Amino acid sequence: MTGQVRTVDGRVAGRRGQATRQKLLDCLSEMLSSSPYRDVKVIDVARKAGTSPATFYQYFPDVEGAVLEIAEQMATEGGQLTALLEGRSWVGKAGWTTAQELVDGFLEFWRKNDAILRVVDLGAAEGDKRFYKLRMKILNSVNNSLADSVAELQSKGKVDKDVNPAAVAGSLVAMLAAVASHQKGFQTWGVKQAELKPNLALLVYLGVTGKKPTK
Amino acid sequence: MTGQVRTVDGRVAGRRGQATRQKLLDCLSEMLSSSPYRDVKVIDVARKAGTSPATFYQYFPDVEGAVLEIAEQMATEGGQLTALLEGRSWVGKAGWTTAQELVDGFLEFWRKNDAILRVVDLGAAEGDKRFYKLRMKILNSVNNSLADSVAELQSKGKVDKDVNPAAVAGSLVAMLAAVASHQKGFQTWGVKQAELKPNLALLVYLGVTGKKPTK
DNA sequence: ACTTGTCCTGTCATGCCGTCAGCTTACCGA
DNA sequence: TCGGTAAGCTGACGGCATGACAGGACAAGT
Repeated sequence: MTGQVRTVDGRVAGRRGQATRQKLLDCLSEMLSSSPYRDVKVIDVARKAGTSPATFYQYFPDVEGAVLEIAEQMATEGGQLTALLEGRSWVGKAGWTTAQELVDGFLEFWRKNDAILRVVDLGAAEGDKRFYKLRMKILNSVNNSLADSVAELQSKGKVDKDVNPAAVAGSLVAMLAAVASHQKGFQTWGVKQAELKPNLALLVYLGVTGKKPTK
Repeated sequence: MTGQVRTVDGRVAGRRGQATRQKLLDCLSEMLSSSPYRDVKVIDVARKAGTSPATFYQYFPDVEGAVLEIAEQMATEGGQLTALLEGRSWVGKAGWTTAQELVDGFLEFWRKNDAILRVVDLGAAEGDKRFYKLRMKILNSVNNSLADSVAELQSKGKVDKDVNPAAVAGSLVAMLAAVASHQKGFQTWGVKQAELKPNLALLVYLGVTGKKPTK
């Protein structure tokens, strides 16, 4: 699965090549954090990496191609998000803890990768299948786990029959992602970061179980 | 308040000028629906409008400036969203209807303006204050109404004291916006449009009132 | 030192950006 | 009817990013 890294013209990249390639990715990543996606130019990335634009095009077809690469790396890291839900209970006090830790872990992951996640989100919303699949890959682990939890509670009769587990799980995950993207925005509404988390956890808990948490 | 429309170099625009200006906006709007924001070029917009790039720059400082203009128009229309909540009740069956109609109206508005809203969302997430204010302007009406509703229920003791109305309202609105942006995405999770709405309404109702709806 | 294959860059054609001077068109008062 | 004035538009241009190529620099093994 770890296919050799190749240049655009088909050569296999050696140690040095991979290093510059990675440096370009790092610099691009950094630029995405500091300037609008639309204004990121190949020449700037190359300059920042202490190399020439031609070198950039040796490793990536275009900016978008490089972004996909970064996003791919992040997506595999994002698999860790599954751990936030694996084997967790949604019953009683434990359930409330699960909700809290899910929110915590999710926001943290988003905060760490916000620049690249913004671009992935945009690409997906614009209908680009590659970005779309990537977004799925990141969210799927959390989404599936949540949907399973809801379905299980439903089979035990603890959740109404007419609830669609996938729809609820997807909506909750979308909420987490959206809130994470606009964390700063909440400050203008007079909501502090610390207050936000428990309220988000409450919404998640309510959505999954259908009732108020026992704290 | 209806200040005269002016060109970049300060002249007041007459009938013909305003028509061209509007045509440029319309074409840009259309282009945003059909191609990625990053790839929208001034020259393409101008060609589509049957004019020259120089004309574009007579009315707008750059693409972003024109986008802001379109978004501004949309934001004022978005004031209608307030109507979805004004004077509505969150108690009993009426509450469930309120939730349903809110979801319906919100999704419809987003579907209609998805292209421009994507760009506004990106701009806001990237920290651009102008886009950020615009996003607020659109969401504020809904957000404030929701927050008020929660606060009112809270004062009557129907909602826990430790709930932060602004945080809950903001999160729910963010959820609605996010789900609307990625409506197509839910199909891949096997969720149909028609199934999505009631489940969203359920989450909204749960979030606002803290208990299951009586249908 | 020589060979081999990787790695980088100088350079170039192309195309978009953003600006300006200058031409055309519409309006208006005399 | 006739200028005069301001609005409206565009051709053309310097500047810069893009993307392709060929050839030179470099490291590693012999």
